[in-house]
Amino acid sequence: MTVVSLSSPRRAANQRRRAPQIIEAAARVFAERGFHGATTQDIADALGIRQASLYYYFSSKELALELVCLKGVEGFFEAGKAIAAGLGSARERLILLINSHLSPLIDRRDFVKVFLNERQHLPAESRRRIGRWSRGLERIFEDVIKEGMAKGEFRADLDPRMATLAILGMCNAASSWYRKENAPIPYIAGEFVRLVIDGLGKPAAKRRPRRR
Amino acid sequence: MTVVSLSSPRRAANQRRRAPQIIEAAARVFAERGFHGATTQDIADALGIRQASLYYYFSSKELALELVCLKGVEGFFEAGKAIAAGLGSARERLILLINSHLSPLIDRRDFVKVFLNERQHLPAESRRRIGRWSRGLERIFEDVIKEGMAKGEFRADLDPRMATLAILGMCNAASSWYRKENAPIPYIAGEFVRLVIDGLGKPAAKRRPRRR
DNA sequence: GAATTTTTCTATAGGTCAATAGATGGAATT
DNA sequence: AATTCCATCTATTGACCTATAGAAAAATTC
Repeated sequence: MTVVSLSSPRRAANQRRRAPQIIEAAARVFAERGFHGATTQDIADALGIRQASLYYYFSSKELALELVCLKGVEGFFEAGKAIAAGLGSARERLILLINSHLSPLIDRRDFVKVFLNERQHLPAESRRRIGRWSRGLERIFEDVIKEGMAKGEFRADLDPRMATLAILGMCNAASSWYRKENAPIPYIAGEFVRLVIDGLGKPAAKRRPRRR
Repeated sequence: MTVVSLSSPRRAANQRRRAPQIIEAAARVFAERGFHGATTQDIADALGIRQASLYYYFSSKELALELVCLKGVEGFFEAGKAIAAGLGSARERLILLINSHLSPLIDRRDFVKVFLNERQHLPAESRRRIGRWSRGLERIFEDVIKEGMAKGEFRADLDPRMATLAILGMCNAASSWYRKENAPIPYIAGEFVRLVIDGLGKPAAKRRPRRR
């Protein structure tokens, strides 16, 4: 009775094998020209297939955007939540958060870029859904900063909201210049961390020894 | 011979009186929907005139974008150059630069936003021209930071390029959230300055008295 | 108030693009 | 070998959008 009866046992598993490639091409094209500036023809050209053939993989251009955006955020939020809830001082967790926030640029630059720049063009419902993830991520950063302030690790006279927006703005901007500059992500993350924690200015008292 | 002969002395000065309004409407619409996502009909609707009437003010949608972008950068570069060449320590000038970079958001938010997000869609020539201005501005920040490092005002172990990109990313991102958050620009600038100069972390030695 | 100039309008041409329908060829399955 | 399934193709529709042409209206000047 509990037998589900797979009507065709040796079936499926083959369906839409190229789907990941198709979405990656869409990501590349959307990243380069923007959602509305890109045509489905552009995506097809990038793949060497006909425009109409794309519709075997997605039912609308907007859905393609949604799939790209999803790959652009997926992981971000989960990873952030794990770090925020994990061990370590607020300072240590903030460092991990910044690293984790930048690392998807290594292998998913186009997806991240599209998520950041084009999500506003998603249809209302998916935009709201994805917006919730974004706000969740802001929240994670903000809570860690607040905790650091409460525990005396960070200065107490900060506006944690402004600090959050500053840090995220800084990190997110990297998606647009990471290609041109040739600095590896871990290096960028390291510089950002030092800037965020210690700032540009020399400490008033004697210079502390620097790591590395 | 040198008489230019103004054929109609009491002439001109009336032409295209509404041009600034038209461009402002374009800025608003481009900021909201993006260049390719916006139609000339949208702009006309925002003004309460007919779509074709816009072409009395600009000869193509792309030219409208260029006019908006120009208003988005104009002043930025000049003001930055004056500050960089002016008096004061590197630290003081960096503070002025950050303030000056954020202040256009007060009365030209849409123009700045369009410049930042849509300039990629300008036709090749004007894109290059405007790109030169952008790079000039990066240069100004970078030079002040380098000077501060050389003079011992800033830490010497910074990567000035990374610091520049971090600061500009942080400031530019404000154009996208300034509307939602309700913090006044001078307040935002103040918070950013403290973060950039001193960082989040408490100084290792005893706490210095904070301004304000 | 007639003439001229400026601004806006109607109408439409011409192009581009997303999306659908149905055919075709090849691979896997029986 | 026949059948079923997967992927891509050709052809086309219908909507939308920029830009032009020329008429009408409103404002300004003489």
